[in-house]
Amino acid sequence: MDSTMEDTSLNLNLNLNINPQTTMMKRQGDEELNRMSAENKKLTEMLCFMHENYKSLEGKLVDLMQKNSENREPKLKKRKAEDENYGGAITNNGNIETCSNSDGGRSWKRPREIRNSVSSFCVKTDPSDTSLIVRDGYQWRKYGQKVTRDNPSPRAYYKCSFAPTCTVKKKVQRSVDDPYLVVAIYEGEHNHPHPNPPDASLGFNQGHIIPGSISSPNSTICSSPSLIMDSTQPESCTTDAEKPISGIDMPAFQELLVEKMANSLTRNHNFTTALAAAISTRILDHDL
DNA sequence: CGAGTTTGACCGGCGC
DNA sequence: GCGCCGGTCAAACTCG
Repeated sequence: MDSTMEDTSLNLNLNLNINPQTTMMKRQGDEELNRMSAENKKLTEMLCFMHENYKSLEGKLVDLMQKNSENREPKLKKRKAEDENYGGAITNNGNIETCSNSDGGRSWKRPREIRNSVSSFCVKTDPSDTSLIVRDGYQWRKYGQKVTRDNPSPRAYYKCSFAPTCTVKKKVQRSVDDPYLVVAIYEGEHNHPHPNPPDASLGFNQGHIIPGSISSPNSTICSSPSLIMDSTQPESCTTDAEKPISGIDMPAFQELLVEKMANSLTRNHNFTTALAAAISTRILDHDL
């Protein structure tokens, strides 16, 4: 590597001695570098500004959600167990409770309210697509469909059929607020390897997977389109107010943001050309 | 013919 | 206790 660099600078030096226009090129390179530095500074400022905006909006949203939950307290009492789980306040610690034999009907089959791990995804799809299929690479078997009260679009119920012992379930329903969004709620964790990982570049459904933590299936908060993020909420005893908003992991979010920016910059031909020119100028500078 | 889907019925939790 | 509602079951059906 070092020897290659030396060779390059040697060649550039030779060119410098031969080409009388090099000084002009150097000046142009410097100008380009300065321009790029200024642009970089501007972008950094914009990023800071956006981050500040995001922070303030996040605060406002938390306030709003707290107010809403206070206002709707009587309603939230209904379906208590469900709301606790969907709201992220999962206190189940993953323990499977045995059901009482004294219960009649089908209760011997499976305890109803087992949700040791709940996560959700928003998938951007065509509103005309009524299939409610979220391609996440796993194998699912549909066992039911139901129209719920607060959403005119039906909710589909799936069980993982890849392994007979796998008890993971998912519910898929189109968002009532945004017909372009399909909300997939996963319950439980797979006890088998991923059979067929999805193409992350396409998203699960050739759409955009948007992370969303939920307080109810129909109030999914989505952000940062095109980002693929696992919003799995581990066992937690925190309340909604204490939880980080939308289940977004900030370091991971920033990492993804940097990755995105790096990707778009490397794809930009003008940028790479300018960068190459700037670097070669610097090397020239150094050798002089 | 087997695997997956559809759909009406049923069950249990919860609020009133 | 009753009614509403979400979740699940299972027979019938579809499809490859």
